[in-house]
Amino acid sequence: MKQTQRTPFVILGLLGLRGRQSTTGYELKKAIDSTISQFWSESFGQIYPVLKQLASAGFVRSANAKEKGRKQIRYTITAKGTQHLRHWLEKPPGEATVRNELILKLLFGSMTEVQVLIDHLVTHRDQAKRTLADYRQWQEQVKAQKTDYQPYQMIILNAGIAQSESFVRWADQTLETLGGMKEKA
Amino acid sequence: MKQTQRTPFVILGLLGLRGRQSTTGYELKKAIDSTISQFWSESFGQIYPVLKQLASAGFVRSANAKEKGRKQIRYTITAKGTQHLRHWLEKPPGEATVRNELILKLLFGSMTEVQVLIDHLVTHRDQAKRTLADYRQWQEQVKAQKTDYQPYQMIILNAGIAQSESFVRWADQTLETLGGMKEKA
DNA sequence: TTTGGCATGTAATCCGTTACATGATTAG
DNA sequence: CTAATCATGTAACGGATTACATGCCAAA
Repeated sequence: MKQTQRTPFVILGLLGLRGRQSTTGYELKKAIDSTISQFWSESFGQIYPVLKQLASAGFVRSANAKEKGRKQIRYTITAKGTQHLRHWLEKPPGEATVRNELILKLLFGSMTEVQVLIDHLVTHRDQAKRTLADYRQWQEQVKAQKTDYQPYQMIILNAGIAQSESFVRWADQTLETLGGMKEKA
Repeated sequence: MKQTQRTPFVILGLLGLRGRQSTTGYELKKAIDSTISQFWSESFGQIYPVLKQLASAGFVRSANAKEKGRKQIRYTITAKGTQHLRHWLEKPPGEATVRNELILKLLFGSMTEVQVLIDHLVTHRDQAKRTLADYRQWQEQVKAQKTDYQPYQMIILNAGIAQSESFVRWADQTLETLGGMKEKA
């Protein structure tokens, strides 16, 4: 059996969290990029067609709206869609798949100059620091909020923070090691 | 511009580390699965065709061999291949892409039972503990080893360990939270 | 006025897995 | 004898990104 498509469930899940509040494809993309980009990503080329599929399958309901002439299609999840989502949530999640170029380039580090590796690492460490700061700020906001999904938002926020922190720590330590190696050479 | 294919570089990199020592496609797959599975993965359906491409492009040299009748094709990297690899290593690595189903299911946790989430989490935490143990064992071996790529192997080992550790810690903490939520419900 | 954000969409192409096929060797 | 491991390979399919196209609105 082929691996079941996961994009529909990301969309259903996000719409589920929104409840009756309708959402556009554009907003879904923004939500994914700004909240779970560290763990998932989707492109427009994926979102819009899947949204149509979900609508024709009866998992979501679409409504044409417009905000000051700007046309938009707003979606809400249906009862059928909620059922579909719930069933998926119960299935054991597969192992995460990762594609980390930075790690590859470090592993092959003996075949380039140390300074090159340092540059790569610094860029990624600084990026991680920035997202970490964003997460912490966001965490303060979520703490105050009272919804049924608040605890789960905190859980994934904690995951993002823990991962970023451990990455930054490892990067700093590795930069020291690389600095030492540059001197000796 | 389309995203440049990365599989060729993973292969060139691994062959580069091996130096003059030739390697089979099967061995490459094993190496990826056992050492960097946390950060990268490749399938046979990707490896074998790419190996042929690399050979016809002159980046690797192939030699038919046989180990006690068992036929095999052993590859080594060429000078041209090393150049090609070096050029790639210097280019800034893109952001890592991740697909983590577990995180998704936790984020949508308010739409299923808490016990379901606990089961998912326990499975993944236990898996992480096992890989962590493997890493630590492997680390002891690498520490003793003396090659030019040893420091880089240590670096990615440290990355793997740091990430696994932080995941396990977060998972344990999250399991406590979920346990508390189950009681209240 | 031009940049950037909002908003939707499609076509091409590639990346990658899965499933299948084949066969030898070795350990239990 | 049989299951597991070594070993290579292809076809089909689906997952996903990229590039492109279009157009409105608001702010600088």
